Amino acid sequence: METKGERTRQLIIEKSLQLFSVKGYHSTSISNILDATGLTKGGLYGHFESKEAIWYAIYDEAVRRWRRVVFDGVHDITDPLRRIEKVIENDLMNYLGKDIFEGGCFFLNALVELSGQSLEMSRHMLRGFIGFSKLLQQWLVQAESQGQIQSGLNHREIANFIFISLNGAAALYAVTRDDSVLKQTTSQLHRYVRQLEA
Amino acid sequence: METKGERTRQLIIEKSLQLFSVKGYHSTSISNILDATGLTKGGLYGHFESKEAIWYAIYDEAVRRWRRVVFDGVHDITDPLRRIEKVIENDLMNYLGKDIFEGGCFFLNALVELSGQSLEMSRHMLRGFIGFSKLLQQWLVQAESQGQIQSGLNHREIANFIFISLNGAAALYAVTRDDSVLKQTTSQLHRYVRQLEA
DNA sequence: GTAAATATACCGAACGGTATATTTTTCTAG
DNA sequence: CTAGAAAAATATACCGTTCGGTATATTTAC
Repeated sequence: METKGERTRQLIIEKSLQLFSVKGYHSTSISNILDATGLTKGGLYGHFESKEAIWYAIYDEAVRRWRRVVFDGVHDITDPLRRIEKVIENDLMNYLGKDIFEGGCFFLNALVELSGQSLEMSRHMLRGFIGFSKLLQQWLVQAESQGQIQSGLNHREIANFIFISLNGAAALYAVTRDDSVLKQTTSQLHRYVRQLEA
Repeated sequence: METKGERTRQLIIEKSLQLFSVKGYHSTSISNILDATGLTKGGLYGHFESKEAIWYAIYDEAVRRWRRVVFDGVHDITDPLRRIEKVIENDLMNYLGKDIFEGGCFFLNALVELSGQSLEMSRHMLRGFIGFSKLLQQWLVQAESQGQIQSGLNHREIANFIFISLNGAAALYAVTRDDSVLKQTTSQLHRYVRQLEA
């Protein structure tokens, strides 16, 4: 059975994730978290030893949620190029567009804020990004070996470019809150992917 | 002749621009600015009424510097499509790559940090972004009327996509500090632009 | 000499974090 | 099924530091 402490820990993660998403890491105070959870300092520091520890727990949870949305229905698709297109669409329309995190993309926000501040935290995120890019690269290799795309393409470059565009869209969407940004980017990235075909 | 006060004001802008670029708005304290400039509070608040006022002054200065780099050599180019390519290259290789601002792209950093915080400040930046996108759109219209690109293309969508990719590259470059990110994005965006041609 | 520029000292509030007290759960023994 | 001890969870009070900002005194430039 789920113990009381575990439930509280989840509550802290849940509320902090919202706060960090909207306000960012530094501008979210421990007091904000206490207000949101209804806890006091004792209750919070019993579960996490520091604000940074909360962030790392939140990061893991955010990754889990992102994965759930972005890879939804992807494993059923055998065609590697269609997989890529599905991931793009999921990320833009179902992850960003459905406001999984209130303040836009948790990862982009955290990356930009922390890249000039905490080497450790930004490297932690970078590892995740590289992993995603590598997955896209694998699918591109597969697509090439099936003669689906032109041969001799730079897969790393293409994967990074897709990743970059997704993040750029997240930045612009965060400030505009305009769905057409997501639709346009989906459309343009599909155009880009199609143009890789043999 | 330049008065002492004006020189100090410039010094404040210069040093604050560096600090805001690297640490962001909220994490840069007035004390940081005082240390960097060698001033005391009296000296600083004599020139700016608040931290926010400093930011707005800095934003203007940042725009000036960005323009100087990004539009360098552009007005000599008559071909609209080549103009776009030149701007892309300038932004990636000469603006981002030359570390005009220490912490990466001042605008992206500020946008992401402030989009969840200050509606006023983020709208201020958004206006600038839209202006840039509109300029690209103009050149696309021109390119179309010259029969240089396919007709019937969505110019706003294309301009936004280029803008988005430039910002995404800024985000990834900020954390990786890897020049190849810039080179790859340049290469991929050129590929993208070329594919618009008639 | 006078005005602009800068320094000093201070404000209340908020920051992250800790040590300790108190309350709830949880588990065990009868 | 329950009493009660042990342990887990949470509350309270406090720490030193820093925050942005202001009022006033002093210095420097013109």
